Amino acid sequence: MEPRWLTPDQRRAWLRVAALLELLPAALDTQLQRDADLTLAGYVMLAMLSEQPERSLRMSELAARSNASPSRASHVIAKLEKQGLVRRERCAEDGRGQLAVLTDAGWEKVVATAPGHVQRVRELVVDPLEPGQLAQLDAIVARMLDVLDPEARYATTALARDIPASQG
Amino acid sequence: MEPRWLTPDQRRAWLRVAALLELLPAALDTQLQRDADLTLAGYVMLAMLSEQPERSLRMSELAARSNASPSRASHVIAKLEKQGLVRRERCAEDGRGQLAVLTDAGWEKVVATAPGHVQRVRELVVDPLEPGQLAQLDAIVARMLDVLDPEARYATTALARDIPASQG
DNA sequence: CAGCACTGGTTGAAGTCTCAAGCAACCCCT
DNA sequence: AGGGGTTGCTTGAGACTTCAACCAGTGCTG
Repeated sequence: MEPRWLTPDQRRAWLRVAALLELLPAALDTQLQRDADLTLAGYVMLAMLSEQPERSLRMSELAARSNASPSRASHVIAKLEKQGLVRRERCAEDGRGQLAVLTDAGWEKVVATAPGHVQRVRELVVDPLEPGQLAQLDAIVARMLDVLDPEARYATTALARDIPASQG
Repeated sequence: MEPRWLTPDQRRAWLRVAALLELLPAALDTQLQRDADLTLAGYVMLAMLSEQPERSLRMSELAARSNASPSRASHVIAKLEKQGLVRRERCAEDGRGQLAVLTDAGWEKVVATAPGHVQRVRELVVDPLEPGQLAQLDAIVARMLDVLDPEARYATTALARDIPASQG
């Protein structure tokens, strides 16, 4: 069976997206590493915790919102715990569960780090676009996520839930 | 100074993009790992080589087209060489340079693997979009890449070179 | 209650990527 | 010709991620 290749337009768009997939996370990682000694994954988890009223989340929920596997979440939180930014508690309702809790130091870290991170996101993602393009992007990516994560196991679910806030 | 946070719309779009940044590479990696015992990075490099008339590229050029650092390219090619898919030659015009050359086995690997990979890209990126959205995506990502890679050191250059595009 | 499957989370080893250092060939200048 | 700086690439160590066990607690079934 003859495989269906991409048309030149499709190919060009895909190559650009592929470049974005490498360069954008790398750029954000670099900024966080330099300014806050944090991994992008580590920062994201701290940020997710900081948005909760109790500043805590179940490991599984944290993993989902960070688009990470349970294993990755476990390793990342272990490192943040060693840095004193997070601590773990056994979960009351379910003895198997663990609660990742932001420490005061962790909260301070987020407060200190978030502006620089948001600034970089703005520079790289928001500001380059013309009015209207952000909404286009949102719609396009939403469609891709429908296929990538049809069960909405990952961050998508957090969107539906949290949107009212302007930033936690 | 009061930091400028993201508006709810901006935040929603960004969270979706962040999810895409994790899930899309992971999905492609999974497919390649399962069907071809290849890393996404490894496959990309093989594919780049396969598109050259001589089936070879300078390491630096290969790294650029794969959006990888020189170091990463070196490690990945080292592994592909161990697998017999690529070999290295000293470069004739410049004694410091190395040429990564696709072996026959490497060529066969690409031929066998490409259809399944392209199929997956199609499923995840091309097919979910409505007519017109692909062009929008291309334009949007192009703007981001202008900021991420202003010198056009990475894959962008390959686009300008290989594709007489319909878009500025 | 015992048995059994499943869920939530962790662990360690193996693989991948990054970072800084290093080596060799090239270039330029005298 | 012969330094000194630069470029092209590699290397090894350390950090991060993945994968496949694994353990403990839960919940269902009988």
